[in-house]
Amino acid sequence: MAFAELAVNTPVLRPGSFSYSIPLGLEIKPGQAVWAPFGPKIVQGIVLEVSDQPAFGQTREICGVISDTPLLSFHQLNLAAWISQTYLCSIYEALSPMLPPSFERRSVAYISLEPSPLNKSEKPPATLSPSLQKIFDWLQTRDITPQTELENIFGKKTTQTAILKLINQGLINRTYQISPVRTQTKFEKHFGLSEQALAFIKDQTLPKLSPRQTEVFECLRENPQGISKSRLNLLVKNNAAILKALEKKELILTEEHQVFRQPIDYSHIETLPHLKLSPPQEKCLESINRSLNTPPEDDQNPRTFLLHGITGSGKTEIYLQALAEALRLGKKAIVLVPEISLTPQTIARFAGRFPGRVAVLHSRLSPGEQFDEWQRIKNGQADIVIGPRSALFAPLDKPGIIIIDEEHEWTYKQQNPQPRYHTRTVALKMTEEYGAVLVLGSATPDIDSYFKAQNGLYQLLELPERLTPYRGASLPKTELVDMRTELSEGNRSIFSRNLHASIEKVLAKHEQAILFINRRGGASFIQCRDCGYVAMCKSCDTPLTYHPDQENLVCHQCGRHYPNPLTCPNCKSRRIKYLGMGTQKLEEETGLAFPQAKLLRWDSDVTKGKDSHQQIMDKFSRHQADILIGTQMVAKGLDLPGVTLVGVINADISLNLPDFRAGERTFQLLAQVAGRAGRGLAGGKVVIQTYTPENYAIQSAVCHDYPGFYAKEIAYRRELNNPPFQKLACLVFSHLNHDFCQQQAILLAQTLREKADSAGSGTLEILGPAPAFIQRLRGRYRYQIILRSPNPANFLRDINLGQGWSIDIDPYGLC
DNA sequence: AGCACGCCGACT
DNA sequence: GTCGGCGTGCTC
Repeated sequence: MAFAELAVNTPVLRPGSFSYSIPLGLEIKPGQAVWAPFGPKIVQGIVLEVSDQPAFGQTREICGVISDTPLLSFHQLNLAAWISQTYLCSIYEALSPMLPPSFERRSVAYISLEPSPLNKSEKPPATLSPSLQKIFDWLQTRDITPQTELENIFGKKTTQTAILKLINQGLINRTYQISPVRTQTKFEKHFGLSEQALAFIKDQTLPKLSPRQTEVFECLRENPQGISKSRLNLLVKNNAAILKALEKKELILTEEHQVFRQPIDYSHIETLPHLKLSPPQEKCLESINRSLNTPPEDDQNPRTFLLHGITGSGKTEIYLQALAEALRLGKKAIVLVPEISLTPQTIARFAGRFPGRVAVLHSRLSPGEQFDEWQRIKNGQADIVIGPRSALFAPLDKPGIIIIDEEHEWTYKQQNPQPRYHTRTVALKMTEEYGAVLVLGSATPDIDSYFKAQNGLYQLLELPERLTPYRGASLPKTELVDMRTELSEGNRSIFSRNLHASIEKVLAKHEQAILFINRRGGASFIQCRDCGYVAMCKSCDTPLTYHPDQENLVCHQCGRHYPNPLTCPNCKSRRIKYLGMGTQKLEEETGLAFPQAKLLRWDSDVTKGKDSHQQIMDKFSRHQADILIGTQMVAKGLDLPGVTLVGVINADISLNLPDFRAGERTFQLLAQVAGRAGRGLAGGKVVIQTYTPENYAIQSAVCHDYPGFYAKEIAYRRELNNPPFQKLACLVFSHLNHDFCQQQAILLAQTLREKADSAGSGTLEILGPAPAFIQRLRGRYRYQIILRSPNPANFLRDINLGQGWSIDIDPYGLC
């Protein structure tokens, strides 16, 4: 008898696996996906291990296989175990990003009437309460109903209790069905000549064909390996009847061939040779290539590189040539970019250098494209995978090089759901495991990365110069405006006199400007002038943001919409004031101040579509607008030579957040924004408006001084025991009841402190409990406890947190 | 996620 | 006394 340890797709609060017996005659290998019974349902499971001894006494049998061959390699299973240990999540959660797109299928509950007539006569409906009767009556009009449909009609809670009662009374049945397959392999008809036809040709005994039949026949003859239906349609229109006739004469063979839905459209992509490297680029590439050519066990140097080069210094070309070297050595590669830069442009640059060898994986592709790209990678048909953080888990067989572009970007840290991993951390683990090379590139490296480079854990590669395709372009001049002075000198506008004049100048010269603000929407909150009422989200206790284009109020935490009140709901006053500033409000104000300018707004509200980023960029680079107004998005990786002015409306917004990385974030943001200007002929200028011009992050950003910023920041981190000197873990408890929530947090903090004392964990700090930064979300109150120690995960690993707790190891941003 | 079980306060 | 709501623990 054989047994299998499974990771099952169910939200279990347990890191371990579940034991099942393998039915006779079924061959099961680690990494394979199977169906397994779990409680009343059937769930998906991944085989972790096969043995002849179960780890648990009473095993149930595996129902059957989902895939005949393993979906995950031995390495991937190991990596998943490591992720589960490091980030304290279940094994299934840890391996879920490695599974093929559209893999997940769940047991869905269906309700049907109990068929036995006995029950109907024995149980008079009169004994049912009115709400039960209502649901029971409704069910009698139907054969079988999905439970979710009932929940939608009668409400979730009501339905669930009613169903339970009706089942207990034997009036209804609940059965589970597995949701249907969402994406399948796509096939297309493929035509070729039959053996008989070939014989006829050889013997010259071809039967007489009509002119159109001859046309099709000749097409097939010219394509000895056959021709797909879609291609034949292009060559011969309306060919259905002709094909049928030829088929009847047994002259053609029809086969079903798999076609891969391809997101990269090579017809528009130019194949390009390598560019000539500058001497500093050459030096960087040499270092990387040296590691690629050295077996890991012989390599004396760290195999992780931090490529520190300012915007426009040619990092991408180094990536491309390092990739070429890796491919030459027969290695495979993963290239990770922030979601925002996954534009067709970026992909074309990689695909154009390595035609046919690149696969893309990201969520904006259709499910079919994602599915096929994953299969192509798994089949070994692609050597380079490019995508956002999740592409790290593409089914490549042992990548030899992993490149993380803009490595400081916060999108590399997964927030929700589990696994809450950091791409850099997992990539580092992978490259160690595979003996691969890791390249981290950034103009403003993460403090942690630079710290490691300074301490010799990474090789630091510097690209000090900006490559300037346009003569005379250099780093832009940056001017700081103290908004306190503006106010005291009577300027109450959102534009300082400097910024106002600069915009006028740009418009007069028909150049372009970008205005940057850190918040989308209109007013950041609306307040009644008479009673001070502020409109809040009912389930998040967060001020609502006014969106003028939809004429309503939106909660930026849960997305809920509210009507825009004309009178104060509290005191009925009509004096409602819109305060604060977002992208939409800025757009409005800019329109008023510069009525002659054409404006374009770029934030997540206008970029829902597949290519919307690209469309906005195209529009702006064709100079169909003079001023681009946006959030972070405008700061990231665009080449816009027409831009000669960048204005930062309020640099302080990100600075004043209660997060130890606020300074780092502000510096990165300002440095990136500043990098946008002056990429073209006319040089450029950046105007930063702030109420705290003396702040070190703002000062360093103005001087384009990364080392200066790093020195200050690392000193603060050391002083306050923050990462990279210690590691953090954030525990959040959320609950509908505020007092209960607080109590639980206090309770756990106590338990943790006791455990820390008894274990003698001298360097472990337990901070809190305190209300989380997001105090209330979707109706649930939230309290947090922060742990700070060299390795908080080790301390937390064997503590059983109850349900309602979530763990974030190495959190980024506010929880 | 479901489901059972046990505890508590609110009713007939 | 019983019912319903809610918290907790279990599912191989």
